[in-house]
Amino acid sequence: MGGSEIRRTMPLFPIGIVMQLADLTARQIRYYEEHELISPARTEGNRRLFSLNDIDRLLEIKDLLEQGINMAGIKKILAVNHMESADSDLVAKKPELSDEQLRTLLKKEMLSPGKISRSSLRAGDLSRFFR
Amino acid sequence: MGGSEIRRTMPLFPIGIVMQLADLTARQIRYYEEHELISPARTEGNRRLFSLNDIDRLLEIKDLLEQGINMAGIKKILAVNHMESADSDLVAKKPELSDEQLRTLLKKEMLSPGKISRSSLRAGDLSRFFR
DNA sequence: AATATTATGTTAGCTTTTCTAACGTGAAAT
DNA sequence: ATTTCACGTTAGAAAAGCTAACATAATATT
Repeated sequence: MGGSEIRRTMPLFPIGIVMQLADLTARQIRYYEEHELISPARTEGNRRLFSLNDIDRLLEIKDLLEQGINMAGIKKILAVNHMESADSDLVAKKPELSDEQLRTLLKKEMLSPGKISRSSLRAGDLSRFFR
Repeated sequence: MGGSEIRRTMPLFPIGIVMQLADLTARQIRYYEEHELISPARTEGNRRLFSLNDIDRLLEIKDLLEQGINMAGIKKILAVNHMESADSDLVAKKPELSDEQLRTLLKKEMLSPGKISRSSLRAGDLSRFFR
């Protein structure tokens, strides 16, 4: 739970979509969870909900597997990756915004439809899937 | 369908998530679809799948409704909005990437986990929900 | 070589989520 | 006084996801 890494952790995607985005079977995804390589959120009804971070991890896992590394190895590697990106905060720690605040912000910017302010946005790996 | 407006049109979100993101009931969302204010994609099994653009539109609809405008009015307004952002392409028309190409690209960048290249990314309204 | 482990596939039975269709409703317009 | 509008609510069906269990081809171990 560091810095501005907030929104990429928002649980949004059901497993069906994740299967497509990561090109993995449901079985594989659940297996990686069994081995604690990912920990997707759950709905009230116990359905998995994945965040962008989760999907990133799945892509990493997939890649590492293709390189012949096994669960144990991948777990170590991903742990290290986590370390690295954790407290190396040179980044300003922005205050966390509530959903409501976000929505009101959105509404304001939305009424001028065409010019979209490039404000305080940083983009990462998977965001590439959007836009 | 112009320019680089490609990925924002990717059908990703089930209605349950959209309800949360846009703070709307399922009934409302379906009602707006009945009135052709949105046209979300469908899965093989006929479940709605919303894109980021769809969610943007829903937020616009919500806002316009709160301003006392009715379906007919909103339809007109959204039509205009579409016009504006349509062929005013000063933006370079990048070649469309396939999912496979995207994934391979991702994999390559992913192996250096820390430095994320800020390459050719532009961000819009709802992307704010992520990151 | 025989056996065990890994990373999946497959199937079954069950629960959650979403779907359409229909009827109900308060506020506003006519 | 009635319609119309923008929803709420409910019912019944179907899709999508869940866990648990057994099956299996490769690979590793003994």
